[in-house]
Amino acid sequence: MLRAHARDLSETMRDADIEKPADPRIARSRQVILRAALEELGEAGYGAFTIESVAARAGVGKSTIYRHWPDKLALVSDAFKTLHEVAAPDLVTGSPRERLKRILQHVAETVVSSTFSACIPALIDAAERDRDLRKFHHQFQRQARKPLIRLISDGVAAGEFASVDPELAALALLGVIFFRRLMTNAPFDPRRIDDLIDAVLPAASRNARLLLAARQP
Amino acid sequence: MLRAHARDLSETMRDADIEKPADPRIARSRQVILRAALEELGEAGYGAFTIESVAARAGVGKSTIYRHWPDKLALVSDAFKTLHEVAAPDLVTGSPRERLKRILQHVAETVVSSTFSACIPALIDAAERDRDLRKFHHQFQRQARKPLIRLISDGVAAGEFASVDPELAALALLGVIFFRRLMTNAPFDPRRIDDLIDAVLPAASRNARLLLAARQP
DNA sequence: TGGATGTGATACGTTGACGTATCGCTACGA
DNA sequence: TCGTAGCGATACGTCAACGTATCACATCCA
Repeated sequence: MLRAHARDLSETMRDADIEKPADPRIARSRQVILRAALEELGEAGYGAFTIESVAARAGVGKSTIYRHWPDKLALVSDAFKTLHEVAAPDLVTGSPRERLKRILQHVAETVVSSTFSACIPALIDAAERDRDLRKFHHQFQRQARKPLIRLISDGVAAGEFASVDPELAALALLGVIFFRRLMTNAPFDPRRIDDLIDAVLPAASRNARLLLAARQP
Repeated sequence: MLRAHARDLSETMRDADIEKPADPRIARSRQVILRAALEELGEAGYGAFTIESVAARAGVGKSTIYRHWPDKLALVSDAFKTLHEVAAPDLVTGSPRERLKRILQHVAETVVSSTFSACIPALIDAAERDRDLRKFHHQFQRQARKPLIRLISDGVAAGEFASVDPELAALALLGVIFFRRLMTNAPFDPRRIDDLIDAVLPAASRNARLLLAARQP
């Protein structure tokens, strides 16, 4: 028998430590269903999402889905959570500017393709309708912005960027990428990240260069 | 009898010039239905939008809606179109910076409240699913950005803003406002427009001031 | 190998929304 | 004032998806 539904956290907690070696069929089902669910969310959106389409796409009986999730919302919720398990780029090596470029390039590339991109509108819509999903969405976004804000702070402190409000700058950088994806017919080209950084975070050295130039008669 | 459905443009074209004085009940019905439709789109979203809810909210018979629009999509489409008929702020008086501030403040205020704001997620979602709506959405966004881009160009040419790609700057300014609305739990505060402009479009005079300061020994 | 258990298929009752049709009622304007 | 035409209410058939139940079969692991 199955242990419990994904949402019954409090019930599963108690025997979580008694880790029985689980039937591999369970993990396999969950994985293939979650994957199909994300693809459906990307194509159909949150509103038109149906359990039956997911079952068909996953090549799985409808009953199997209901065995693992109590209802539609639980599945959608879980699917969005797995969506966010993405690999982060290297944030240690190089100057703040180099690290910033790497992180933004990663974001831009994620947004031009992949399941993630297709799900953005669905996630926004879902967050607007369901209280829990909204909380999760905003919370996650907040966490995702943190390293970026930190990076900008470091860059400003190190004198590499002109002085700005790091949070505002982070919003502007991400805003451009997402705004283009959602409001225009062409997403932001990852190869133009340098231009983006230059526009929003002009190098402090630019002023320095001007100062220098001004000293020459 | 009603002339024709909203979508049958080609059919209505021919007798459009024979302008009969229309029954005022028609205009009244259309108006109250479109208004209710927008409210529904804001609350329920594109996916969960139903004709019956609109009828109930508008205090109108379901049949009346079908008398004016052939189906759901036509109504949604028309509703989004009326959504965009908003008053533009004064774009003539004052310096580029002042005009820019006025336009962005208008955008930010529109986004913090009003039916428009509630419909953004629905519109994004709808644009993702329906080809015609997507075309309309992108086309409209493009038009809406034009005056902003023009304004920035003028400001740069006049030496009021530091040299930037006007299109990129416009994306950054609008991006911040929309990104905050869609990805965080608090929209952008219209009172912080000055900070926003300073961050994305630093005044050329700042460099000028630095240059000036550098000339002093 | 054999019992336990997850699985796919399928059928089922229920609900909610679509879009159509009908029918008196009422507001319009000639 | 009178016929026309839009209006609301309501009932209808259809369909798609929900979530449940059942059952033979396949897979696991003891």
